[in-house]
Amino acid sequence: MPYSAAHREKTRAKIIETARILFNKNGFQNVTIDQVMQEAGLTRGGFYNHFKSKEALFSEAVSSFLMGRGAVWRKEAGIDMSDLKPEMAQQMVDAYLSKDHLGDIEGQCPMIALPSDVARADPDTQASFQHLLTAMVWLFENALPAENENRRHQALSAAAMCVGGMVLSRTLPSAELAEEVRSAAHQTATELTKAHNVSAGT
Amino acid sequence: MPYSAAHREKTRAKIIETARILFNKNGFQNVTIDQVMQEAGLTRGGFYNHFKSKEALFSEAVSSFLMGRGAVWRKEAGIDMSDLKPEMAQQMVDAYLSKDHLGDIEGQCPMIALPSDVARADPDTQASFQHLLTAMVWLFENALPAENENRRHQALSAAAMCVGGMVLSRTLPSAELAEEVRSAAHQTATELTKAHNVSAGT
DNA sequence: TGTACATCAGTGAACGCGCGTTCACTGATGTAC
DNA sequence: TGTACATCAGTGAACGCGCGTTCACTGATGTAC
Repeated sequence: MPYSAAHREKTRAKIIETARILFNKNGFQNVTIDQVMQEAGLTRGGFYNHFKSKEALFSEAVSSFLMGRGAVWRKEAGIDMSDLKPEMAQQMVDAYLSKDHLGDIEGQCPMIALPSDVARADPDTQASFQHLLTAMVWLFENALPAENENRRHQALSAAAMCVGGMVLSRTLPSAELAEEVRSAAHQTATELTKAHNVSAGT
Repeated sequence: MPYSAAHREKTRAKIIETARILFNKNGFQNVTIDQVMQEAGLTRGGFYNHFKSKEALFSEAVSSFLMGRGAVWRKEAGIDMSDLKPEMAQQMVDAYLSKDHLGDIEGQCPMIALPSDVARADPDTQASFQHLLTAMVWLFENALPAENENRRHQALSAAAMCVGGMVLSRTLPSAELAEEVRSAAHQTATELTKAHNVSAGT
């Protein structure tokens, strides 16, 4: 056995992380395999030792966010999915709809950076995207008291508000308007994470 | 003067409308000029008689929505921007977050179909995108009574909810989850268009 | 009214480049002895 | 402990295709006379 078993895995992970950042910055089509491999310190040809195709890499890159960069991000925000507390919903809203997150192109959630790319990607990639949303909704839902019979509605709406606010904010050329949208979305998302929210009533 | 003055303009409009539909379906990069021209009943070479570049066409296509397909769409929804009435906010929410709109890939609002494409496009295209949002926010804002001091916040949030709900719904592979998101976003957006909304309070 | 002409929208072949993918080869490394 | 070997991660040249853009040409049409 040449090369340690870990070596292959490490290289693979390095390629995925490099790709994730590049895709986030430039989108699926504007990133070349050459570019990814070069930035990962490798050469073009080796790519197919690790991945079936560029699409497969994209899928891995989107998928890697949840337990990779996203985990770091959650930790910084004080969120621990395995020890959920009610206040973590607010922490998520604060972090997700923050200026920092908006400006952090490289570390941004793929739901913000790549929605139309994923909408046209293969089912694997879309499944990864869905996992991201599911995790977010799960957090919002379970941070609310079980007695709140609207909690799923609130959770789904809060997630839509987080993503919608950020997608718009990121695309608007006017910094003022972008900030207005972000701030309004933040405020409304905050209300939606509160235990007894009047506006979400059936 | 060969050809009537109107002829040139008609051809140009035909190219833009064909392009708008194709971009909506496949995204900026997955549409070729060949494809657009062919579908418009013309040949490749003529394209540059009408547009400077593919990017310029994209900008025109996004820009055309507001007064083109979008106007038809508003009319169908009973919305008249030049004779705004309070109930039109609800009509907008109903139409925008409808199943019909979700399934209408060709006629869909570009804010839903092309957000990441526009985020990486040139300033002209982004300005067109911003006009779409501005118009939507304007409608929500002015449909609310002037005394409501939170009306701009509500309007911005309603717009973010409309776009966020639809972007997510369109990308999720699970039809059930997509429907849950759409329905929750619809409900919350509805609340946000009401005259006295508690949850949007400062 | 009819005809020659000038204009320019439209044609289609060609260019040039970039990129995803393939492939024969190399050489670093762990293992057997 | 040292050395020959087998493996396979990594290399880099080449392939083939597609697409944005250019360009010399064509021919339909409105106008002048």
